[in-house]
Amino acid sequence: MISNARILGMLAELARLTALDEESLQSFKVRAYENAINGIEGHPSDIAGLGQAELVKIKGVGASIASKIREYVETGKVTKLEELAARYPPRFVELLKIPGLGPKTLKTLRSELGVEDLESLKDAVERQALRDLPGLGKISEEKIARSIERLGLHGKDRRTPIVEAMSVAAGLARELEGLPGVTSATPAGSVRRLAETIGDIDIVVASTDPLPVMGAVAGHPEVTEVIGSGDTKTSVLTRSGLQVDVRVVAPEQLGAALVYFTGSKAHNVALRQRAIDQGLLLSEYGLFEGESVIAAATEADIYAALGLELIPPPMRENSGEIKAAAAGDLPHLRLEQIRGDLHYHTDQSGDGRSSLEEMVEAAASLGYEYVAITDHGEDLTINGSDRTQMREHLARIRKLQERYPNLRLLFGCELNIGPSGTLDYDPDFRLEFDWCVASVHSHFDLSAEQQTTRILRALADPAVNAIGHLTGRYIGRRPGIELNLDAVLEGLAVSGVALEVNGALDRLDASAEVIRRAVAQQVKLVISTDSHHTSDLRRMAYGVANAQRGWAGADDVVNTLPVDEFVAWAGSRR
DNA sequence: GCCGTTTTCGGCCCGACTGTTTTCAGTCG
Repeated sequence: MISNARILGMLAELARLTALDEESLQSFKVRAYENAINGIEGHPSDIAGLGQAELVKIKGVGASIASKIREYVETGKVTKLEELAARYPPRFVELLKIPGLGPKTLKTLRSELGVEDLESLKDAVERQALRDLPGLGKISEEKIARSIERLGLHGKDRRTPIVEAMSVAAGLARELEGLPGVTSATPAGSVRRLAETIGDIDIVVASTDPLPVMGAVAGHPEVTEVIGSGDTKTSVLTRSGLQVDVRVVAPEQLGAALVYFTGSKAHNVALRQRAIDQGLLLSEYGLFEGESVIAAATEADIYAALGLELIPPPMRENSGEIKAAAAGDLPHLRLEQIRGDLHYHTDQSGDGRSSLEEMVEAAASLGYEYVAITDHGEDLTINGSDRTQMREHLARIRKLQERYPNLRLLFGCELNIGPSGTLDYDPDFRLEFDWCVASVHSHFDLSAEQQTTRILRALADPAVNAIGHLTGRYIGRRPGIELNLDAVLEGLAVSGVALEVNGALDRLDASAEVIRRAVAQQVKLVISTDSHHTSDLRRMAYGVANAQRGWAGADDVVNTLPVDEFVAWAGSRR
């Protein structure tokens, strides 16, 4: 069976080559392919098995694209794509990735200078042949030379894991907020949507005085190059190679600017189309009817004026959220609804860095009703605790409980799932815990079949309440384990074991895509921080955002339950 | 190439910045 990912790859290639052929990245045909990609990405199951009639029901897929998909599934290739590929070989196409080079310029370079690949482009640049072409000049030539030098062929698709981008974005936003005239500075774009990887950082600044902001950004010590700087917008490259775009808007237009710069692009296009359908115009400056402003100050105003509920940023991917918001069918989940943290280490674990007392105090200060203290079990020999140590740990927890009448302390454990699905301790000892999360920490390279069996065996144990960080991935560093996801979700749904939404930004595991499928199959979720230090507790906001991104509502999330209901649920399998 | 509580044909989001020009094309988001 051909995966959706491969079909999406085929369509993306078709879009790229068509853009070259039509000399425009936004020709109608190119956008049609992109719309089809968007529609298929939102499709919950494999589409290789669908016939022509079913395919055209997918939003953005018409007769022509549907038959290309059928051709691809049946023969492994697409005639139209083969024809285009013959005219635009991969070594030529990849030049599109160089910043500053678009389809028009590339076509000119090819016809006028015989540029066919990176080699011949470098050669032409060295000969200073670009500066004499129509529409180009010395400056353009030098810019292209710098782009090649600095980023080579990875310029436009260079992606940064969100954990890195988030800290840069939040840090810079804080600094800009301190400038005179600035009322707010907010990271927008894919950082705000909590995408797993980030192309560049967008920061929206509300200020009555743009100039000092432009100056502060261009002159920032972390900045190595100013890509562009105008009256209200400055783009720079940081030392770590991240591109940062800062845009200043008037405070009364902040809502419109946030909508626009948060995106996604596909969401914006759909939103603007909705505005047009209502006889309005939406831009980053506001929602207008003719000359008059209908809404601009807050995002809620804009969405309301378009007849929509406020859509949380993580859901803004044009995957059905506008339709749901219009019908009042959006799932609702807010950080304030979370009543407890259920994956949570102290220095009882070898890798924990805060004491039991510090961790419990931190949870209490957040107003939680319950926490599960889940230090590692004995199978993780370096980080874990044996039976005796765990019983002593329990005694300390019960003692500490006396000081916290309004915070229920659950004696928990993060069990290690061995390569064949075995767990720490013995069945009776495991049942002494109030709460167990079971997770994979090693043997990441077994087959999908072995991994699936492993997880299914673990979740069959009556002590297990949740499966922690399902795939074990670290975004951008380590891929997750291979799984038969349908089988695992089925196992979770049947057993009543919850799927953890891990709020650690370098994990975001389960992924939003997995969460959305889990929600559709009525799998219960727990949102947890996997904290190893008191400062990690704030990750709950990321966990909630990722759950939103996976269309989870409060009803799907077990740790929105009041303490008594939660404890009853946790004990129900034992 | 797709789509339709204005349309089965005629539309398809909107604007900043740059470098090239002297009113605009290309790129990018």
